[in-house]
Amino acid sequence: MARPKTGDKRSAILQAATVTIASNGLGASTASIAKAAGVGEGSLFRYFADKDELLNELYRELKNNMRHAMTSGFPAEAALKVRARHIWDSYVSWGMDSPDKRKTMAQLSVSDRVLERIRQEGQAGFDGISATMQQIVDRGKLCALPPRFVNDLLLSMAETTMAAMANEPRKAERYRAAGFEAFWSAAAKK
Amino acid sequence: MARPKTGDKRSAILQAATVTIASNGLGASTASIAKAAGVGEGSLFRYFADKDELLNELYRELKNNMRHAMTSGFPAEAALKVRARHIWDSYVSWGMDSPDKRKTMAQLSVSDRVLERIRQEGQAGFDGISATMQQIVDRGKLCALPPRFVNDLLLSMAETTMAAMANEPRKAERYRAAGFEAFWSAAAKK
Amino acid sequence: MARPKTGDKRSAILQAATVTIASNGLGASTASIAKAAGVGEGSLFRYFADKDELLNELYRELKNNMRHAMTSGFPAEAALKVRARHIWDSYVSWGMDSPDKRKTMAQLSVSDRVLERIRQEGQAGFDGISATMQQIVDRGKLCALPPRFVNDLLLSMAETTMAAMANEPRKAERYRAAGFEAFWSAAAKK
Amino acid sequence: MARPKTGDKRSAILQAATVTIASNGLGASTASIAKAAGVGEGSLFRYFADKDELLNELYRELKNNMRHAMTSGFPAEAALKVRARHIWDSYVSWGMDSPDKRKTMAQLSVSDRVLERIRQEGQAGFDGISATMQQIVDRGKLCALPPRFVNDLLLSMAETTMAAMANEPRKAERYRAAGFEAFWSAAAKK
DNA sequence: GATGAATGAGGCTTCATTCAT
DNA sequence: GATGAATGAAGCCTCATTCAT
Repeated sequence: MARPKTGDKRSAILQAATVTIASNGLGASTASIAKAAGVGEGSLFRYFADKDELLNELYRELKNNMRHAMTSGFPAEAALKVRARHIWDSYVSWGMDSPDKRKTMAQLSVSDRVLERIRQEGQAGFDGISATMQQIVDRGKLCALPPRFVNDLLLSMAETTMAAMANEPRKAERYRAAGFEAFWSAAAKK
Repeated sequence: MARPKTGDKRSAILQAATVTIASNGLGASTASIAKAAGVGEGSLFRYFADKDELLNELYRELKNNMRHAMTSGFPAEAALKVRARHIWDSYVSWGMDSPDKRKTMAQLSVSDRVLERIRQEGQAGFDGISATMQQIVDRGKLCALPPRFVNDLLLSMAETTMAAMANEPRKAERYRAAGFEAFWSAAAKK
Repeated sequence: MARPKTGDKRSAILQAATVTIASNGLGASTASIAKAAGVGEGSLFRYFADKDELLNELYRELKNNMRHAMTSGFPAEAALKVRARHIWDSYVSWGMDSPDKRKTMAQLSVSDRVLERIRQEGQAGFDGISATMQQIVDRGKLCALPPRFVNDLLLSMAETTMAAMANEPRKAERYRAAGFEAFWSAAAKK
Repeated sequence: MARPKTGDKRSAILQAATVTIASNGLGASTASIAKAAGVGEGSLFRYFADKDELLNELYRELKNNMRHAMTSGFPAEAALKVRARHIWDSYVSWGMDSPDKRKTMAQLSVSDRVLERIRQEGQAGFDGISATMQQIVDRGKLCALPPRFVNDLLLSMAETTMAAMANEPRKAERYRAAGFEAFWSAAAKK
């Protein structure tokens, strides 16, 4: 029996990629990622066929991670605004707790090296959240529009909020609350 | 592209860079940009010391271009919401009329190759707009926060709106209007 | 390919190497050969110290195989031309029956990774055949030259003949016969 | 005006490739070829898009070179055997005068990296020679077969002859003559 | 001033080989 | 003994930048 492929190494590479890409962009070299992971240059390619596959898997990983952060503890039975606030808070917390993940995710979201197929798979599993979004839309001002739009609006407003939070950490909580209220005003029924 | 008149080479390079980067990302080679500009590979470096300078100048150029689009015809005396709507509309129009500029701007905005100094210079000159933003803040729900935050909120909401417009061109105008109302609800006094 | 019985691994590797090299050239990776043999990547190196040794052993194996095909049933007592024809036919049959062996042999014959020592060992054991060659030389037009030359002439003429046969299968037998007559005319007494 | 692309450099690369491939096979690295040519690694790719293109151009070059050697001074009006002998001699001389060209040509002829299209282009321009081959076929023993076959036969017999000449330089001329007689006996009318 | 030929550093990827299991 | 995970050297190729013309 050969040495088993340690799941650790795969994770180490993905984590190293997150950090390295966060600070150097998608142009970060595979060599630098491997080095950051404490792994030989060639080893990276045992786990990922090529750089594009690494990028796609990283997207999937981060999306999963984000989904977990947002889904766990979701108060499915609570009032609409409470649920919305949970979505907002859990997303912002995820982003602020791991700025590298957030930055890297931002780059991947914009890159055309992430396949459409992977993107769509990434949408799955946000069930409670999607349902909530749908309700916000249905009962809100934007009822004529696809929930996707509201969802994206939330993400981009949260992004802006996080940037402000990162910039002025002392006012972080104020931004977080204000950002949510802005979103809620934008989307919910008058 | 034909060989541009001598004095226009700089402009030709910037324009070619806009197009080329829009479709190939910031990794677009200087050679490909020069070629698209109808200019020799080496000539590019007579106008820009290196690629980073080109990128920074391009940022400045696009920001100027955007400023011009948003500033000209600005109804400085109109009611607040009218002015806000003008800001929104002119920004969205700028982005939808020249998708290459918008895409390239998006890449530059996120890249750390654009110096902070240049970014800040780019803020200048949006006078009427800044004043309007200030008023929106002062008179609105977000009065405790810096106008910069509201400004960024507008930009990111408009960005999301433009993405939706580009995705479903038939509903474009509906998105544009809905996006603005969302922003206005988010920022203005109840 | 299923996992071969333990004792057969060596053979499985050699056979897999024949097939793989025939279609991918000597650059075929050891990993691909191992895989084709249904054997672990590392196992290959338990049977062959390194790739060069594999190549040399493969040369030896194919040469042995070819010798067997040409030697068995050799009509040692028949007339000279009959024996010559048997040499020709058995060589051509060997090559046409197993194109992979022929192609791989062609690559190995030309490669400098096969040691001169191995090449020479490969000559041995063609006893009846060598004797026949000697007679062709002695009694023929080329009597002043070493039998090795005539032997090589036969091989290369047969090679050319096989290429033509492979190219136009319908005329295969015509080529086979014509090729031999050409050789016989070239080498035998007027 | 930029520095003109010196035809010399292209030639230097092709020549270096000839030498390097002759001794290291088609696996010779582009770096080693560039170095042998006294040229930067990257420069090679200004003259040839990739290694395959280099190989194809090299094939063309060598074929042209060979054609020139065989065509110039061709005694178009002479007797058939005289013309055949000229073909034989000029081909053998070409091969013996430049063993590197011969070895490299041999590798290229066998490689599937040389495109069929290039191969066919290479056939062109051997007019006097093709005509002569046709006559040898028409008037000879192999009249039922395509001239291509006789042509290939000549080449392979000459190849074998050259190998012998190279092996025993002192008997070189004897081999050259004997080889031709063998060919003539094989192909011409009794 | 304009050009594009020249280049080496660096990027991605493959591969023969080693060795822990 | 068998395996395949691990690896770094080496291969092909790209590219920003320099500089001869």
